Amino acid sequence: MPYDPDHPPAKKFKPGSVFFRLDKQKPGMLLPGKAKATTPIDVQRKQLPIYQARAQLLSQLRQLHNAILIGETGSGKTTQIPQYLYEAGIGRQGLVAITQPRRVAAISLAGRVAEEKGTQLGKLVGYTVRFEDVTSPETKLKFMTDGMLLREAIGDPLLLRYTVVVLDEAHERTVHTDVLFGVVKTAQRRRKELGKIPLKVIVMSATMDVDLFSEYFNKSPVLYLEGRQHPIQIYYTKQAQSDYLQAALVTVFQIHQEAPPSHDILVFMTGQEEIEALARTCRDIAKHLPDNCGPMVVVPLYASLPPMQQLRVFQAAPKGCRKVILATNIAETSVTISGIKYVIDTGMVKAKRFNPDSGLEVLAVQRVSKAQAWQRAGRAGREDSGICYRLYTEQEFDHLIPMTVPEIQRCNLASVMLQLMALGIQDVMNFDFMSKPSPDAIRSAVEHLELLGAVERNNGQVLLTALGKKMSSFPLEPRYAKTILLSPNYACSEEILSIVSLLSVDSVLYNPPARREEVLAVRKKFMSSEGDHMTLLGIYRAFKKVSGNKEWCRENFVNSRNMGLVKDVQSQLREICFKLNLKLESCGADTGKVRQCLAHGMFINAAELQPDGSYLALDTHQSVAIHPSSVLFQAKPAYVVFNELLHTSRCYMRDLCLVDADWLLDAAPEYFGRKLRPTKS
DNA sequence: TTATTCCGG
Repeated sequence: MPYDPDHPPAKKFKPGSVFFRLDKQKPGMLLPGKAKATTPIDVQRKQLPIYQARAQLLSQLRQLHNAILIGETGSGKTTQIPQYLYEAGIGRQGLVAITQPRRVAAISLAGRVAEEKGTQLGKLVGYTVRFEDVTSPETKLKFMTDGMLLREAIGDPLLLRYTVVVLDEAHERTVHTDVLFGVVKTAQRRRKELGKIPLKVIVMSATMDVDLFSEYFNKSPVLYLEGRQHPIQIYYTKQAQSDYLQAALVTVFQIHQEAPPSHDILVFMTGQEEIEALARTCRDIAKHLPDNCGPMVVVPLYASLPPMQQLRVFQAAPKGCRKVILATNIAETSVTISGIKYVIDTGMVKAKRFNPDSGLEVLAVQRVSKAQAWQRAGRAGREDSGICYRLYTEQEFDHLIPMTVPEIQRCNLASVMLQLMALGIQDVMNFDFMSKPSPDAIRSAVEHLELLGAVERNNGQVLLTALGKKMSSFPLEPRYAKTILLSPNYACSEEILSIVSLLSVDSVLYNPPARREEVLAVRKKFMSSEGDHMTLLGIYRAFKKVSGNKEWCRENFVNSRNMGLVKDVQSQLREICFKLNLKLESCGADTGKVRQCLAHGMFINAAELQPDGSYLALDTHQSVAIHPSSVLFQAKPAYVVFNELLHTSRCYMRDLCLVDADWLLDAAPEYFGRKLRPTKS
């Protein structure tokens, strides 16, 4: 194993954080070798590791109905397999779908493959993601998000347009991929029973979970692909660290003192606040370093950062200056930065868990899984050998869980269950998941849908109602879909469409912590005493009035990209409303109508002010508090509905709307029964 | 007394 003796950064480490060297490698840690731009494309394709296996792969894939394909990034599997299939005439009677967990991946892969085939994107090779369909009747190779294929399945559960479905990045185990596993398996079986053209399913993954995948898909064969790899040196701390932030700080400057300045550092941390704080400390210290130390540029990276600032991670630091990137797990998969030589892994991540009993989502810092730790390490040296410092001991590493718990076991299942029923799955309670969610989680999701009127029970069977069928046609959380469907009754569908769109994208409000006072001052003019929904609606209207002026957005701390998305979502929802013959109208100044509609649609998320000034969630009888980001934070309304409950430092309601107790009672008289106090109005 | 990991339709 090559080891560069020129900079052994572990040696001079401060007491308490001494690393030792370890020659342990992730089995098959592979990295892409960039082909030279001048090399003709067909030559480039033949240089990929997978090319050696082409003939063998094709003879296998021709026969098999299911295959698990294991190979790391750089093997070329995602771009080549679809082309090999096409070139060999496999599945020519229909389309080949290749799914990706992320939009950008689907789009850029389609672009790359179209280029390799020398065709215009959207002809032979196309892609489909939300808001964008770049395909035509000629399209045979279709890249798409997994969520998009799932949407299509609602209209065509047997996926009859497709002869091959390739589920890529399966190891990420997104909810959508996990549901698709069951959908394609069912489609495969049903097509066989009905004598239709068979459906081939190819699951592609980066190591891990191999047995689970194979077992699930009828003991399907596993094909291994070699890739290119650069060695990554792993260091562990000698002793457990009580303060991973302090350890990260020390490690950054340890490397900074010893490594050539062109070697960039990527630090994995848990969240915005932590990142901004460490960034400040690093910059302060960097100012007072001895002369033999070069300068340092510190770049934060997290999802809520405005796009312009996110781009800074791709800019090379000036010559002689080191780039240090402080990132959340966004840098594990979504953002790939070249030139990283060092990774520092705090071993921690912020993640959401869901408690079906309380209906509570808990957002908490926790340890990463082994798979995640390897993923982070792999970000060092994508072009060359790299080094990864783990701020924990090897013993601690050994005790990490092997795999991140699949999202399907950590989330609210209401929309998943609704989708399964819309797909015509008979027995949703016993759906064939690869990793089953807890029966409690499934039961609580079905109960939620029952309260919304989306499903009803008949002889122990759970059936989709006509309302539920309509709800499933919206790409929304069931309660939002329900609220839209109720809105014509309150003559405020235009307002509700805007509000639901605003709530279903990432926050349109930009809150840089450093400019807190300014933000508060600017927000004041939009604050509505009726709550956050009406406040957001007001901001959206103001945004439209200035036609999305960027300058206006900056002055008002509004995230213009997310605002743009709101418009896209709204027009998509509007189209669905047209198809459902829903009356679209505005209630004008009568905003009470909007709140009444929200109360009706969101009655499950209601809370009541208690005599001691705290709030009680009426559904679960949890004690909850108003989130400080709410415009109602200082107010004490008697009744509110809220969008979500999130447990961070306390159990907070986020995005609140002031409502009357009567409205809640009207919405669900039997549900509330005596839950409510005598009304005041 | 006061705070939002990350995707996706």
